[in-house]
Amino acid sequence: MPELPEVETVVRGLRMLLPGRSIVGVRLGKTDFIDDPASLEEGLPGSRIASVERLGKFIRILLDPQQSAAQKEGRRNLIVHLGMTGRLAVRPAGEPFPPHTHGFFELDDGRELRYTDPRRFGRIVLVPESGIAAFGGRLGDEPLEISAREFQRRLGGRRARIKALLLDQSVLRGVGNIYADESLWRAGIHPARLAAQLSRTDLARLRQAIRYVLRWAIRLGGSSISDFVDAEGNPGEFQIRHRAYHRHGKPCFRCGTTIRQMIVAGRSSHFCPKCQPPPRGKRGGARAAAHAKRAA
DNA sequence: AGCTCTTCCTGAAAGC
DNA sequence: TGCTTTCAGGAAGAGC
Repeated sequence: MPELPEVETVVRGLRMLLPGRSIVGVRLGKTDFIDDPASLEEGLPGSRIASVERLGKFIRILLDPQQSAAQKEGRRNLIVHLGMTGRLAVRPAGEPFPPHTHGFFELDDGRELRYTDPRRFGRIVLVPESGIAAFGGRLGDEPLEISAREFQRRLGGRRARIKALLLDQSVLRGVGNIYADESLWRAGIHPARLAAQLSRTDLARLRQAIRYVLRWAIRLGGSSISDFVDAEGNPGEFQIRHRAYHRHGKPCFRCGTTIRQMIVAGRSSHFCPKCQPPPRGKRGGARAAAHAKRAA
């Protein structure tokens, strides 16, 4: 599933291909994951792609209005979220396309930007430039840019489980299930621990772990599971570097203990029970401990 | 505030 | 072998 490193990989690819190109036509298949399909089909042709950026897990394609005149709309942003199985690729217009390709954005150089998404958990929205600040405002900080102090402030003291906070896009933008598990493993923190129980050192270590893991994953072109590929169709290589994610039943790279899996924050979570000690009192954690205390 | 459950959707994997 | 069932999972919304 595309998370920050995968989206960054796609964005870097698109950045080589799209800026300067104009959209000359739009064809859509199924549109139930597109906010306003008609406005894409009618409003996009003629606009010129100015830039491609990443906003957390969102891809932001900035469009200059059509030269002609007619509409005096300002700049707009084609915002794409890949969901779980979304893919964006730039291919020659005549080339056969894979099943579940629901968006075709024809370019002025004979190629087209294609959106493919079997499960359609993705999202495509057109946001006017004037609305982009509000859009970004709903997202938390960039994990690669957040300072140690700010990280401490955003997460420290929260009563939620640390895993839930890492996945919360309004806290940090871009971290998903894979990189949450990988970062927690690296930092030696159990996913079910409450953020408020973590020490300053724990949080500092976690921030560093997140930075390390994300940067490494970006360098390797992301993780290819659920067949992720970049803008040119190449798979990433970080999946072979996973230390925790989907490794339940296998030995921990650090201590050899068997990696376990449990549901935390409604998500399947993978961790080493030895390197990442559970919140006080083995299974049950703080909740069971509080329960026992009350009963006693 | 934060947790759990549900919904969306399809293909892969497990079950029989 | 082949059909049926279950499940995963990002995000949002409901209900507790």
